[in-house]
Amino acid sequence: MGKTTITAVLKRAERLCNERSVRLTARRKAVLRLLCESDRPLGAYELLEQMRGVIKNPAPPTVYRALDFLLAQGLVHKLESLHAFVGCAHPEHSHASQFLICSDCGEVSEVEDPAIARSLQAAGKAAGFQTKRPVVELLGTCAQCADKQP
Amino acid sequence: MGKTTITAVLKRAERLCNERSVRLTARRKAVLRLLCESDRPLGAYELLEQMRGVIKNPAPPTVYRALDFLLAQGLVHKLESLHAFVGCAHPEHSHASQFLICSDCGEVSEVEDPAIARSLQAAGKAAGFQTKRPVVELLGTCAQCADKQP
DNA sequence: CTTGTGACGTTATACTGTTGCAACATTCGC
DNA sequence: GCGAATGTTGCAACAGTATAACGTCACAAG
Repeated sequence: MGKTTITAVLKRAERLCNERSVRLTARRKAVLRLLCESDRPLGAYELLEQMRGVIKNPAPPTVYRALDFLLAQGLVHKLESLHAFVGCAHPEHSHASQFLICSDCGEVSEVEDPAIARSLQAAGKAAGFQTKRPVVELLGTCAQCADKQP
Repeated sequence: MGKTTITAVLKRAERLCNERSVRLTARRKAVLRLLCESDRPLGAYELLEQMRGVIKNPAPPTVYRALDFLLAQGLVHKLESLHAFVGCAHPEHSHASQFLICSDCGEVSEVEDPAIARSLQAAGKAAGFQTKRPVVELLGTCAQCADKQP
């Protein structure tokens, strides 16, 4: 995420949390910032390592609690297939995003495809199923890596 | 899975492995059978426990290796959001299935919705992305549980 | 025969995530 | 202000998930 984008996202996060009357504390903000600054998903223990530079003596619950909060507020996403987390670039929208995950370079791009959302919703409805959290992660090869290895 | 279905699935698994010249050994078959017999997804360590009744002294690698094999052959699926595994009811088809996972009762149903597959494929293509393994898991409430709690 | 390959045993360890309790802070009603 | 209720954090231990490393064995190809 670009530097200006990061500050924008953090500002938006603050505003959202104010509106919702929940507290974006220093620890939580630090985790969000670290995720935004990273160009790839970070595991909880990677975050933990990087937190050492920010707060004094972080333990696993420190980062997991912050992540729980940020997930609940839709400010970050969890990539189930990687056991890792990414900052959400557009936290205002719905929570129906999908992820393209390149197994070669580790690049992850978040997309919000209405056609996918529609088809998922239709399938759920057909089965009488109420979807609370859709997990859609496409593992494969991104365009750049596909070019490199023909 | 019903009893007759299980034997059918196991037979098909044997045939498939023969065709592919890979070996469906006793351990692998045992894991596949346990997964098919279960009415819900099983974690690796649950499988490990149940393996004690089948082979002598199973260790984690025993079950993980069997699972790796079965996954590679498309005979079982991994549910990333649950860290659990299920037997595949129709291993002949494509590997583009989706899962409806009820958070209340734990029931999981596997569906193969062509509309979803198409929309995923289209989204990947638009981004120049080659999907190798799609992970689509809808977490929510199944019809029965929704009825119980209005 | 011997050599290569795949399957398996065994031990240990790494990685991921949670529980439980005490201390502290913040908010809100009074 | 004061106190209770609620939410946040520190801390220690632990539970659950997955892999590494290395040796052995069986079997089939050369």
